[in-house]
Amino acid sequence: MALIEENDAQSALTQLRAYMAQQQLPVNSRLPTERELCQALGVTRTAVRKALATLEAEGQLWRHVGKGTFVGTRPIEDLTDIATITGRTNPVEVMRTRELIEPEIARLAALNATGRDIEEMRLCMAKSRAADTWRQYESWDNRLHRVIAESTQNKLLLALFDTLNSVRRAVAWGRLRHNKPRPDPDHHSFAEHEALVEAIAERDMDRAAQAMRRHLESVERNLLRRRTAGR
Amino acid sequence: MALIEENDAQSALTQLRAYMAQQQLPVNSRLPTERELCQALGVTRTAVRKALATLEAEGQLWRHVGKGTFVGTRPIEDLTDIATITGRTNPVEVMRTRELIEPEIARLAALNATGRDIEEMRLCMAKSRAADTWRQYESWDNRLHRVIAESTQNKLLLALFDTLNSVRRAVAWGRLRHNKPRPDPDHHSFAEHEALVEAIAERDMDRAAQAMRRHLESVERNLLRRRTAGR
DNA sequence: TGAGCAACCAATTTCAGATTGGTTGTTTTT
DNA sequence: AAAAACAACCAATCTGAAATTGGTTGCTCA
Repeated sequence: MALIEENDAQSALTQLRAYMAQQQLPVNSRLPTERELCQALGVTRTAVRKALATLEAEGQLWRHVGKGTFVGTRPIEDLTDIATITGRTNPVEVMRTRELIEPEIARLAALNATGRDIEEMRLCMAKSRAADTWRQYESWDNRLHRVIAESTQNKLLLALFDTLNSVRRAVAWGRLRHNKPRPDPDHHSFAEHEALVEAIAERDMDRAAQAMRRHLESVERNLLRRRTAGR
Repeated sequence: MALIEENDAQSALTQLRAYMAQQQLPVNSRLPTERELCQALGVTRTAVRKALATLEAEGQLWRHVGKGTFVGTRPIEDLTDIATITGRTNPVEVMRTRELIEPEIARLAALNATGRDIEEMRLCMAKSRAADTWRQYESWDNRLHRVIAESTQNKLLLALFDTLNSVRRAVAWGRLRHNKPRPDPDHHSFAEHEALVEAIAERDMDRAAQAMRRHLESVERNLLRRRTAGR
């Protein structure tokens, strides 16, 4: 009598459908555990799992080891807070991502930067040249890069830049030693910053992007050299 | 003999300064606990705390209950959460930012995507073509874009993409009506997706970036048309 | 062959206890 | 009387073991 008799898996599936339909279960609410469902429905765990698998394939629920079974669609993994990101990335990814995004920011900055923005970029350059310590230099360097991001006039892009920057600060490069107490007057960054800001001031988008790319590549080489050379 | 004798707090401060200077302590590294410093420096905890308070005021370290004392400046508060960003941006910025970042993601994907990644992209395309409703189509479209971001193998970049995506979903475009119940078989996105994934599969970075750019521009035109035409 | 079953696995949660910077009140020292 | 020393306590946080949960494997039985 195949028409009447159902196997346990079918039975469990039917009961579960009824359960989810009748109860008006809120989205994201947790279902009983598989082991509890076994007893409640009076079927084996294998049957319950088969039924749950069907419902999951239909997108009615999602499951996760250690968490449980939940109504609705699986939430997208939220990797968007700084701490989480920091825990999953590494310095190389940070550098690659900067090289990917900041040139495009520079390109847009060349299009949108105001005269005042460009003035502030030049101020940052002057201050970084006059820095007495590496810490001061880095502070003005950071500020310059942020002003460029601000000058895109795009708040969302700026927010992404800030996220990237926070991650960069949080990811430990370890202790990078400087062999001099302060940047040399001919430190590579000075000329590169100069070329970058000049390109932005002249509204040359391609050149601005390229200048930023070269600058970041130069920064990266410097970091690697300092690490591999043991100082 | 005030010139020679120092009180304990001064002594502790001096010793701590020397400790931090000599050891080349990496930024974000943790100092011994206050109670340990008491013993190490042979002074009372009150003195240690007074010295630490001075150093903290100077910005050389920061402290937090239950965590400890750390070298460097206190990590900045995370203003990069979705809600904050959403409140400060608008749909145009979202679109501009997508056009800025996603082509570069596609470019990197062409370099790093695995065979399995590309298989999944093609699955997304097939599913989106077979979609019965706009909601299903959009779900598979989203999935496709995310798989491309995943295929860069860069967790940080993926996180930025997710942030951008969350903001996009949160920023209201208003109710966009579709004049048909489901995407046409010749909906513009299908061919564009095809070209994009094809470029990635062929490892053609420039073409992948360009395909993504064209696709997003096409999407934008479509959105604008639907809005200005009142449907 | 397929379902039932038990044991096991790995991811996650949970919870108690330890740790840590911060605070308060009393005692000791100067 | 003022300041430092000291102890006890607090709340936030970390730590680690135990329990929980979905997923997997291998064996048994019909």
